[in-house]
Amino acid sequence: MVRGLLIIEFSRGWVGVEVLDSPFQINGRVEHQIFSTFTALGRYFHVHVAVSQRSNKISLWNMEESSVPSPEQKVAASASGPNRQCTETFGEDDGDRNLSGSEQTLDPALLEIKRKWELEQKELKKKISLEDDRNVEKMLSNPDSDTFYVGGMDISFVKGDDVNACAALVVFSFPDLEVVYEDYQMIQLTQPYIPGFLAFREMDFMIQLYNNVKENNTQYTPQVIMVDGNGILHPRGVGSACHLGVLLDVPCLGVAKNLFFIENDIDRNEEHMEQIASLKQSGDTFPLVGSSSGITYGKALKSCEKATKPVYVSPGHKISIDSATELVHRCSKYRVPEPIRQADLNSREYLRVNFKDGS
DNA sequence: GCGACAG
DNA sequence: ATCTTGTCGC
Repeated sequence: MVRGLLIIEFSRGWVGVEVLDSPFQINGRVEHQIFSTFTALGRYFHVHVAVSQRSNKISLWNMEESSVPSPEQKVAASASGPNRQCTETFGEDDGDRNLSGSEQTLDPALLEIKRKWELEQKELKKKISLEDDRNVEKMLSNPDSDTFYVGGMDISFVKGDDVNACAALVVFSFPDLEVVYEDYQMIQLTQPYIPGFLAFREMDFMIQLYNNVKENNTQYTPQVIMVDGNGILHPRGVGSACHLGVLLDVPCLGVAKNLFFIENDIDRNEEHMEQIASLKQSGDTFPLVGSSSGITYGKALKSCEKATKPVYVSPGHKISIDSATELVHRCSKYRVPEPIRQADLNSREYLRVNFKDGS
């Protein structure tokens, strides 16, 4: 029997609840499901929480007030109510619960890093080329006289673990779209995620993945790489696809599943929503033009018939906006183009199978 | 000042 | 980025 302490925040402070559990299965993993009732502020509350063994966290699935002091322990009692997904550490009291609500105080050391990184990006920007590499021209124009290779990269994370992750490279032949090469590496992250500086967190590992193919399976070295994120669609015009492209001197493009806001320039405003609504069929696009700068950053693309939300394509290096968009479209069986989609799915599976709280 | 902010 | 379940529709 496991006991734990559930901390629920009320406007007036914190309330602790002692809970008992019962094991159950989710996706093959043993988890714990907990029902409990407690009183606070003179009222009764029923809570339904889950415990993840791997991350050692509990998450609140559902909580409702009741006039009855005894809970009804129905399985799957959490339908579609306002599921507050707050999580807290489960188990021994480690003393330091950093629960201060808004502790996003700007760290001066962080500001220093940002300044340094901005300078690096400024230098990198000078080297970006938005013209098609010869191989890009060939692969998009040649019917199927030759086989080319497109690589997709992605990194998957372990929930509740800010260090361990899995970096993936999956290479597809083009235009027939068959997997010809894949590589998954457990990695340890050292840098934080800061919007606008994603490359500094992930790029070293992607460079390593590229070097691996090039050295060990040269024949499958991709002529173009697709990155999960943005190319020039970025506040300083230097998204992670630009970093990778310039550092490797290889054609690179970014595919983002969400629009990256650029202050006073790119916004998810009403006009944008109308433009999305105007995308009719697979292959339809509209340009992403900065409202104040006039810069064309890339294109929003309806990548397949079923996709309701577009994908945001922008060149990183050695490829034009139009070619990047066409290539993404021709690689899309679903909303996310196959190279990135496979890298995403497979790296997640890799973590699930090979990573058990260590090793 | 606050909120918004690729992965 | 990460977690879950249920439901709808082709």
